[in-house]
Amino acid sequence: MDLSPVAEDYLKAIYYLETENGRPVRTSDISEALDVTSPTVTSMLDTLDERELANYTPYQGVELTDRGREVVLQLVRNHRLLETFLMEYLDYSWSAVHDEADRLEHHVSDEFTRRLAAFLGEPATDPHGDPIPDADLRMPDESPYTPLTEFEPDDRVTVEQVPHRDPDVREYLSRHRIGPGTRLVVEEVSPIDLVTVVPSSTGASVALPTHVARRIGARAVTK
Amino acid sequence: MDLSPVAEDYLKAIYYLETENGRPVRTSDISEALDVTSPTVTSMLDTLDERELANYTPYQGVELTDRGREVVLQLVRNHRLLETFLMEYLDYSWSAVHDEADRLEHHVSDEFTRRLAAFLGEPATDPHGDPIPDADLRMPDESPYTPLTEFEPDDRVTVEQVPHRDPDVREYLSRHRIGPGTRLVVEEVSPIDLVTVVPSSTGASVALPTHVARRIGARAVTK
DNA sequence: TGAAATAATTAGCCTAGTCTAACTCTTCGG
DNA sequence: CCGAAGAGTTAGACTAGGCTAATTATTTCA
Repeated sequence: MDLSPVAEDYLKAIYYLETENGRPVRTSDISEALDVTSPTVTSMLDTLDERELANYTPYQGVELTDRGREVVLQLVRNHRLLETFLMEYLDYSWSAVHDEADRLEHHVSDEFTRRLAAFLGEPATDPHGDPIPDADLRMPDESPYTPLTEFEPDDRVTVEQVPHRDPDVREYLSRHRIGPGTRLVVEEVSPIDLVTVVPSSTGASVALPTHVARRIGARAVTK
Repeated sequence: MDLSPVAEDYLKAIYYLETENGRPVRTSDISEALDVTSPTVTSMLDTLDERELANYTPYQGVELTDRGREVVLQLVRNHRLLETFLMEYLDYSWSAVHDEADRLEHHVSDEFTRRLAAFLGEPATDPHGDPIPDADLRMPDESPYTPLTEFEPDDRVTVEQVPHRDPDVREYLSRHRIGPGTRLVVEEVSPIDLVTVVPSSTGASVALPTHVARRIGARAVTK
């Protein structure tokens, strides 16, 4: 194996694009996600295909092989355990952990991750509410949280899961005091791609585009 | 700044060679320490000189600038705090921490290190007994331990500081159960570059070449 | 002190990962 | 169903960090 952090980032990008977009991953998707030009992507896809980490058909798209998916799941495990440690023991804020974990995930050994998991008590989810793959890289069952888009006006909920990989989304939510544990009331779920909510801590109405609200997981407060 | 891990490793090597060998650091010293060929060293020395991290005079040798030394002290701080964390919280053995810390030291942010130091209680030394530079990169006073070579036969001592950067030395000491906290009796300090000691845990005599014994720091047990 | 031995540098090549410019598929609209 | 438009690939160049082979400094010692 012995993969460069750069190659690992391409595999991660393919992994997330596969699940998020639901369609074959195209060169331009990756080039946009990683902010590199498309010829650069093409040449890396050749490499990943050769190493049997991805199946790449020129002009047609790319998908991960089982081996490629394994590499990504180990990275996801590293990342989410690191985030848990950073928040619980080093007092990082939920919006600050991502960048640190994104760098370190490539450099910790499997041994480190095993020991860190034991130290943290083998957690099944990270502080953003995302599931942590176990030592055999099995992803726990889908999170039991409900997307914010599924609630009705006046529902009172607790936020359990927040999207945080996009720095702009992260900054916006953080600025409006929406994070794991936030209590809020759903104000409106509009068909024009907008959800408005009122965090109880601020009382100020916050507008969320549907693509963001859909990725906020919450639990109804049975008041 | 924004230095590659590779460039950082060259700076570290120069730092240690400066203090250990006491003479101007030569190309071949570095090439041996890092296991690269000498032309490779020459070209990196050009780069470091250009970046004002080292003063390099062709054919004459190289020494760190203040900026170069600062970079190294930050790495040393990262390294020793990481080792402390790995041993105290993740149950790594003293002989196993080095490699993990050596990789991670290049990738943790200053913010991470600040927070880790706070979490660990701002320790002044690491578990090998080596001093940890403070947040302003000042190295604490020299360690108060006495080199094993300064003791006399029959002296009873506790080991406080062990050399651990060389894997062979590390393996040897570890195999003979000599580590931080080990109690032992000095058997002989021979003029032919040999010190023999008897750890009380095993009772078996262990021979140490002077260059190793000189770097083992110990404290007399006032029995 | 001068030649041999040793150390260091220069020259030139390689790979990974990046870019721009130019060319070639695919796809979609008329 | 064919020709732009747009997406993707190929060609060729660049940088960092390696290497080997050849050349040049320095040092040592007879």
